[in-house]
Amino acid sequence: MSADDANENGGAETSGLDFIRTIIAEDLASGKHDKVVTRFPPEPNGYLHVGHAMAICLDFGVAAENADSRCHLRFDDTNPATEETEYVDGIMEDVRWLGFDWGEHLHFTSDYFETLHGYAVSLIEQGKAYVDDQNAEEIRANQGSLTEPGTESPFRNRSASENLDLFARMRAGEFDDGEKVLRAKIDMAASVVALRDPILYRIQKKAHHRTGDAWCIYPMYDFAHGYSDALEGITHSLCSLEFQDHRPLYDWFLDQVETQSRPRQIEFARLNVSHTITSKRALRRLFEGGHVRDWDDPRMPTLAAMRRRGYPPEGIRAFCKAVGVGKSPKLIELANLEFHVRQVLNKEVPRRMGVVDPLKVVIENYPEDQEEFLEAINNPEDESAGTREVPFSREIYIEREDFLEDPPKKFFRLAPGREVRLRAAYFVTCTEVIKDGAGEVVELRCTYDPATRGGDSPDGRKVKGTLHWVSARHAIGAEVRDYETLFLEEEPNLDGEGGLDAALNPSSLVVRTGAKLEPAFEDAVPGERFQLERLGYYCIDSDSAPGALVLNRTATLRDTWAKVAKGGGPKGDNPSKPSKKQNKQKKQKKEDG
RNA sequence: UGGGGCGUCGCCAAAUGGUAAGGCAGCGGCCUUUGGAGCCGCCAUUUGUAGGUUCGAGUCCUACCGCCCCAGCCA
Repeated sequence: MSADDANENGGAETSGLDFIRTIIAEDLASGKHDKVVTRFPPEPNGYLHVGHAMAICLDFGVAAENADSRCHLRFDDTNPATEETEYVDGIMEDVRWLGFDWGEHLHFTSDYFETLHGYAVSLIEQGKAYVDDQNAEEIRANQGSLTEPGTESPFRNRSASENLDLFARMRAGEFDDGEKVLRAKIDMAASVVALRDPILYRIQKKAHHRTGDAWCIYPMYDFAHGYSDALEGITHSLCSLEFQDHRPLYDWFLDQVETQSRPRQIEFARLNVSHTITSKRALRRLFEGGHVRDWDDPRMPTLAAMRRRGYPPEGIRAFCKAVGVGKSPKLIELANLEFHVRQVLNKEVPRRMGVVDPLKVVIENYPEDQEEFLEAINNPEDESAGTREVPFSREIYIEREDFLEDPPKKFFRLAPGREVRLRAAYFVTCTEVIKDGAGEVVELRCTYDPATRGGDSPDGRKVKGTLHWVSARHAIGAEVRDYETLFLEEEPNLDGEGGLDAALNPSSLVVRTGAKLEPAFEDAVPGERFQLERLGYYCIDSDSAPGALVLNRTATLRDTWAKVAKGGGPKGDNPSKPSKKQNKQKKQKKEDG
């Protein structure tokens, strides 16, 4: 849809659009704007996470959807105490990886320091800002409370010339950190706390990652943000809900000086995903407490971690799109994110075989010195992915959990006397179980049916189970890292009983050092993604070294057997499985309660 | 007890006064050389609650209830 189309009916076609896109469509239709300019404004003091992904998709998405529009990447770098170039680089990499491009429009709030300073001077000249000598505690004490108004600073009514002089001396470095601040003169009795004479500038004698020692006074967010938006010609300044209270302030600043454009702030609910946390403080605790290995530990909710884990950016974008934009608080189930990740991976990623917990199988009627190459389909979802050759020989590995000596009813895998299919290979029948002194199964003996080469029986004999396998002689050893959620609860409480330790999932990382992979993995490089058939999607980790592959499990496959097995107890039957009718009754009961 | 926001299925979400879309999850079935994928079906007599207006209300009005955010010289 274009703005022109919308104009023809005198209004915008907004059905199905979220509230922000509706506002934008209307602004375009009414002629208030002829293009959309948005910005994504991260502070370079940490890594981007899932929550940011949704803001990025919104900011850049809305620009991409409209003609002549654009989205700026602006680093909101007004606090040298916490900001570093390392984060600037990381954030740029993450945004690019997610699939967005800011073109020429890479900006920094620090680029506007001189202009911003000019606006502050103008406020002082107008009598709308003053230098306050109170210290931090005094300012806090005079701020009032949520229900009581604040009290005015004794320095509130200094003359403009005195304020100008003081502010100049602040800039010149004559005062120490915290000795003086510049405040707006608004209303100490405002019910919106943000309006009670907010601080515009504070003294911080610290080097800034871009401006170095040029400044020792730095602007605060509220003062800097709207002006930066105006300076860049931002039309719609999208931010999260917690800034809603600040909107009157955003507008107030813009009202006080002449700017070349008038941006509008619109707030939306930030995105949260179950079983994870995204606060910078919590992320830092995980990292510094050694609970994760790094900022891009695949269990982290950071984009860097998701990249390392193997999440495709298209999947994350699809997820954000599906979740939508609104103002009601969102806590999205992880399953929803995983669905979109799997959906992309299923279509795009080549299949391979690998055994994560190997059990040796000897095929007794297969000649000792023989080997052959069997053709296997690379991706049943994508014919163009072609086929590959997989070596087969007398000794193979199968997954330990694919064999049970005393199988429950619906267990379609290997058991004594039972015949199964080896994927892309042959039917095999288990003839003997070999155990060690402790009674643990250490090896299986099988026979194969040469007539079933490729996996079909000429006599039409059916087999229920298909197992993945790897030829022992040809196998590549690897380390496989299986991940579960970092936290046990949907909404982890790091400060509850037992603290962080109690909130963490003890099996968030399971390392399998003895995995065996088919030789097609020979040339695999870090970042490459595969599906290990019947197990899940995996990505080659950056910890890999030549001859020492490390695989991250991106996501498991949907596993209906796991559900049956779990729900039905050790024998796999589930007599208490509720019928549809019972389900309905259950639901009814719930509603009544 | 100040101010700002939000309440439609387990989780998201559409519906703009005309008789509750869709996705995820779940459940049943079909199909299957991945217990994957795919396909089919089921899953809100009702929108936080109570009143009211209207021929008609998730949408309008009133009152109440619940949840989130705000008292950094952070953003």
